[in-house]
Amino acid sequence: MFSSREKFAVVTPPGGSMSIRPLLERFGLRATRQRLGLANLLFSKGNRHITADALAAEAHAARMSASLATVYNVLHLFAEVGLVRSLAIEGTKTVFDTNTTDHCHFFFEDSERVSDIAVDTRQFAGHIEPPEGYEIARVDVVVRLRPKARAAISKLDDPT
Amino acid sequence: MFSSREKFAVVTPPGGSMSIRPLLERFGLRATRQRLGLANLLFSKGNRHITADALAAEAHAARMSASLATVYNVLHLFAEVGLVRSLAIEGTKTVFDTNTTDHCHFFFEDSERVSDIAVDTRQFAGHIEPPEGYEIARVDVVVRLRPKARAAISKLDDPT
DNA sequence: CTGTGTGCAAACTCTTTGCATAAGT
DNA sequence: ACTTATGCAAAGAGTTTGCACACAG
Repeated sequence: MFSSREKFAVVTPPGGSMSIRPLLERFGLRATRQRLGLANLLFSKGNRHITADALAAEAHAARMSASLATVYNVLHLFAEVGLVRSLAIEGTKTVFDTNTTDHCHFFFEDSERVSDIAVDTRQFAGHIEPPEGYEIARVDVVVRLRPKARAAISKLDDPT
Repeated sequence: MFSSREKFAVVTPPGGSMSIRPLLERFGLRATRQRLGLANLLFSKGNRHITADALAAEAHAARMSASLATVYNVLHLFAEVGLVRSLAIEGTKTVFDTNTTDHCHFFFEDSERVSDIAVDTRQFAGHIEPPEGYEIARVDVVVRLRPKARAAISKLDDPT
């Protein structure tokens, strides 16, 4: 399931699709079946933006046993140690992002999908001074997209 | 309840604490007691960032009858017509912002409070090209703030 | 009057929790 | 073995919905 092209032999958490097991161990996490499986789903397809229930569904489809509670558990754990990042984009569901670097997001209002933008958010942070006693933990930038004039959309332009 | 000086033909949505009734009517909304009361709470204290239940609590404290369902109803209605704007900042509760212009937000991670930043988000949007077929509906920028590392806090030592 | 808004409580969705069982080192 | 994770189902939080009554125009 994972290729072994380690072009970035870095300390970079995900992104590179190295073997999952040592990754977990390096983050001080026990390599359980569920964690390995979920981490594999999360990190072997490039950057992903996924909700807990979608990941649970994927796991189930791949015949992994991982209850929804465990999926939440694992995602929060991963978020805590810095393997993923949780986004609060649209009220209800929490989206987990496997890209933990500072970056912006597109949010497609029609499909409710999320995708990365290759722009470092720190270039924005530079313009802003935090109030006294505080420092900037991070900057979340969400560019919300609407379909352009819905006059002539006859072709499928489905951005995944 | 309050004077009916409808001489102010304002185009400015909120901000000033003008008479509320004509404002509602200009947005095509019936001026019911609850809407007037809630609009008054929302718009007569400058820009606000408030959740539905907090607004319901305020209304209750002010002895207005407005059930939680109605508060949600009214807030969504206001959001639809552009009187307020809903923010998805921290997963759970939806925050409604009376400032409908493009602007950024500070989010204080310790107190979970939200405040405006006087920086136009369009200066960010300019850097970004929307994908084909889409246009930028708006840009949400949230600068998350952490209390600065206590370098010289004498007594309180927080065991990590 | 007539139609729209409101209040109540129940339903719904997403997420968290407690505890017995299973799995990892 | 000893500790930590997992699964299940029930609880919890926030929001929504449906219907009878009340109010605005």
